[in-house]
Amino acid sequence: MGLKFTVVAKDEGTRARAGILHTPHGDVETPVFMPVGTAGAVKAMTQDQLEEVGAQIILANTYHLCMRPGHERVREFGGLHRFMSWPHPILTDSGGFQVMSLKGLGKVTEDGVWFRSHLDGTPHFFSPESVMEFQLSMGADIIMPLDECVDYPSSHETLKRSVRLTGRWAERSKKFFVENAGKLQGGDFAEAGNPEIGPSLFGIVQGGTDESLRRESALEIGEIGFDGYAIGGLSVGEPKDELYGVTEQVAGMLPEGQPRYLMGVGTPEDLVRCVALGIDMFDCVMPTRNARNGTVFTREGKLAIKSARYAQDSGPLDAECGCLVCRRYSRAYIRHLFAVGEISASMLATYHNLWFYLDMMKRVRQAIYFGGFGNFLAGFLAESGQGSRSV
RNA sequence: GGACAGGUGGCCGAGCGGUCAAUGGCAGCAGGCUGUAAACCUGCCGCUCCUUGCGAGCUACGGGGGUUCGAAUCCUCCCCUGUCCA
Repeated sequence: MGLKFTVVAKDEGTRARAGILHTPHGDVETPVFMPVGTAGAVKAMTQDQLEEVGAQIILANTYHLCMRPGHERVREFGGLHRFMSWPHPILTDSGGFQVMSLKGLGKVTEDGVWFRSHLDGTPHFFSPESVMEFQLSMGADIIMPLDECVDYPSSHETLKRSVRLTGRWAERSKKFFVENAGKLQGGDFAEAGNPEIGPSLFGIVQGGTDESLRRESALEIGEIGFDGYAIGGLSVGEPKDELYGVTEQVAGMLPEGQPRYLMGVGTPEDLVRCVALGIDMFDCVMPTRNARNGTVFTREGKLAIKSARYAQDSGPLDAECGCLVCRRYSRAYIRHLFAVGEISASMLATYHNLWFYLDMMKRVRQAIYFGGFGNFLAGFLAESGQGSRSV
């Protein structure tokens, strides 16, 4: 298996740690936030801009890439990195989240998931094995097994069934990966930065907010053995204390020496709090989607930039932000761009939000390196007004 | 000067006797977005009041007058706009 993970610093007062994730396409400093580029594109951003804002690794999605342009085409092109001209690490998600988000179009069976394409209605079958093959052939650095992500709230029976199914699928995924990774490997690994490292496979813990099912899932997934461990099925509508509680519980059960990935989370506050619980990796559509919808993140909380109260505001989105958008453009102008429907509104807001997230994670890492994470956490929560105040 | 067609809430535009404070769309305002079917979605959008309710009152479908139990809707005169003919 691929990936190596080196823990380089641990916080004394919390479970936070800083480390380095060694992947074929380079090293990633953790804790890390991974911008979401579902269809092989972080919406409203160019790859140059992703590098500018400090993205180390991005996420893409198996289901969406299989719909368009198709994993075969990506493979023929030389892999996803070459296709999208992104030479840095890529993690691909399996499509497990689409089991939930596209549930009206999907049908889960023991063998896998049938999806009717959300684009043209054609049926597509995803099995644990085929999902491994698709991700390997596209040349992703970190791949995820097919899992079943369920809604909140779900009944105990539903959760139990999804945990057990996800466990059986994890077993199949691991087996297939071990037996076939070498021969199915696509992409441009030969010319990647760390050619000696192969792709890696993470396991996904499910179980909703049920403590006993989470324990069962964590034990089972850990027993199978993966390069890293993800906590799935959270931030699907559960209360915050459940999010933090489950994260704390599961993170505490996962191996110390391997990366922990909290899937789909979250707000700036969620990230900082969950770093304190021992999480190393995050992804979330929030900074990019909210940006396009007119919400920007600042050190003082969320800001609805479309609001009339910024029509004459000559200040930057965030007074303390060093990003190019904040150095050049006013709130009034960006609000105007939203008002007139300019595409640059989405671009500038996305650039700022990703900068904000990635800069925050950089400061988190610094704090862990230099022993000030406890203070950072306290200061962050005080400053952000629990992360939800509007300014 | 004549013949048609029209004048509806900030704008466009339905309605053509009661269930109309009046469908839609746009603009405006507010809110929501957590492994992206999302540059999306939801709510509000005449005025006032309150026990915030399929609430009450007021004002409103160019203007005046009329028919009718009841008119944005029918009649009549006037004003205005567009197209065509002189």
